[in-house]
Amino acid sequence: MEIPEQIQKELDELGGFEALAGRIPSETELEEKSRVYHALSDPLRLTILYLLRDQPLCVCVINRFMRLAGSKLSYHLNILKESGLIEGEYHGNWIIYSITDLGRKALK
Amino acid sequence: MEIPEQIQKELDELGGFEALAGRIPSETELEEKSRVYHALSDPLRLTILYLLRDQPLCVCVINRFMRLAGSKLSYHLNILKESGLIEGEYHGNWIIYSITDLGRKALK
DNA sequence: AAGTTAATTCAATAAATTTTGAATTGCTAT
DNA sequence: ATAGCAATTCAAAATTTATTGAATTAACTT
Repeated sequence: MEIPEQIQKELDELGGFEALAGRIPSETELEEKSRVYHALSDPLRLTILYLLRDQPLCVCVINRFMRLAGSKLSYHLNILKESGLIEGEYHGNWIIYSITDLGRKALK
Repeated sequence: MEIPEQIQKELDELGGFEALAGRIPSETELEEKSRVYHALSDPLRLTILYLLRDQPLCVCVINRFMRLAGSKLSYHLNILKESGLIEGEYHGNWIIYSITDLGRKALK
């Protein structure tokens, strides 16, 4: 015997082994999804996301809360930005970060 | 000047800096969340999750699809299991893995 | 209890991510 | 154009995560 009987049966009912492939997203989609999940996979980054949930904040306020080395905070902000969960833009001397729709959705 | 005016104003309207803390989940919650997100942050692991979405499968069928070194597949199965996204149990000679409610929710 | 198949565990190595501190960039004001 | 503050970038070091192949465990069969 090679595959448990029950499993083989269920597999057949759903179109057999070949049909399995059709239900898996493309390599590109999987990579994009995992990039977003990776961005969410760190307590510091989740904290930043929660901080931004109710209002945009400058890096200075974020860090008054987080108390990290500036370069460290930048590193994590960049990962969140690259994955599309937040966005930031200069206003005068400061960069103001806001959560995106994708970011908000992730916190639901 | 220390904080941009507009940011300070919005912050005050929402209860000031102190109130920010109250909106952040506890350290424990953040760690648990990031553990789940970490489990989801890899294309191989996402593939496994999608494979299990419609029916439980033995490791042998999963790997007929994935074609990985057995130890490598086990490693990733274990991460999914530890984070509560899948569960597995022996049936005869085989271990049958199924997606959990949490896992299913993650694929929505 | 010895043999067989399925799958996991382990220890070593390889690869990717994170942290750190110094140097730099972007913007404003003098 | 220079000075000053906010924030980022960079390269090196530290840490974590993933891969590999060999050894082991678990369950079944004879």
